[in-house]
Amino acid sequence: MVLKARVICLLISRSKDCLNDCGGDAGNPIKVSGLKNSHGVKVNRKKMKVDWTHELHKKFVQAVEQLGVDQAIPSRILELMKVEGLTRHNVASHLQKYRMHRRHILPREDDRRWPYPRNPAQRSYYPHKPVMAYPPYHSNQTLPAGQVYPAWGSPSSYSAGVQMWGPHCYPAWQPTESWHWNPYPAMNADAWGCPVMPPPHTACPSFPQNVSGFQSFDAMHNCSCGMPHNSLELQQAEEVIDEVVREAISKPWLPMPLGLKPPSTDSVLTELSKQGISTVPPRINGSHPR
DNA sequence: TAGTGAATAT
DNA sequence: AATATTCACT
Repeated sequence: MVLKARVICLLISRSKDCLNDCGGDAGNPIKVSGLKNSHGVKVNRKKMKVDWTHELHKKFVQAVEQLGVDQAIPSRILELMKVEGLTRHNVASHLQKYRMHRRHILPREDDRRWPYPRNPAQRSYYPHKPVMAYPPYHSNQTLPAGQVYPAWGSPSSYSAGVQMWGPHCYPAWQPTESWHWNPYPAMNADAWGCPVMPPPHTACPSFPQNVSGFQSFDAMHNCSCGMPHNSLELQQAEEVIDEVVREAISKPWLPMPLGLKPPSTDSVLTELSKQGISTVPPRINGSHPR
């Protein structure tokens, strides 16, 4: 089967993409094509130009996530990636683009924080800056121990095997409602700005949030994600949603989760009146528990 | 002096 | 547009 696919690939094209996709060992999709080593890094020329393939980028993101953005500097990323031929400069360049992309995703939050203070002591002023976006208040408020908010995703960062980011991926007009929330961020390790964590036991995340298409390249091609496949998954999905809703209700002084805007006073009053509640107690200003 | 992030060049 | 190179800075 694999052999057949490889033969077809060779017949159709000698292009890099095909070689990459049809490779020998299943674990490493990046194949040697003449000048490149097994990671897609050219090794035989003086001027090396790194081809940041899907796999290579995934390694990069994993390294960044492992280090944490705060500690993710080129030399450390390079160490963790363990890719022959890759230089610190290559990583730095890629890291630059990576950060720019993240700033594009998180303009408000990141505008306040970037660039990093160069002094390491100052850097620690921004501890644990998340790799991926969280609702704004999550980044600077302490969460209860063990509480994990789902990460924000976005429409597929990879399309048909082609890296897609920047304005094509996140058009300015795109409403936040169309962004999708992924409780299993690991599945998007190959996407810009997405955190990488060990995947859950299920091979494929199957939460309702994925229905609208926020799936990684891998997810799109390797499994048929969509609606929960069974009642257990459905229950898990509901639990996650319930938890976020509970949090929003129990702490009304916090901004709405998931980037949602609070309902207008009028709509709230309308809804209350529908439910037979016609009188609303006056607001006690500034007296919420913290 | 080495390493960094950002700016600039290719 | 993606990546390399340069530069100012710590």
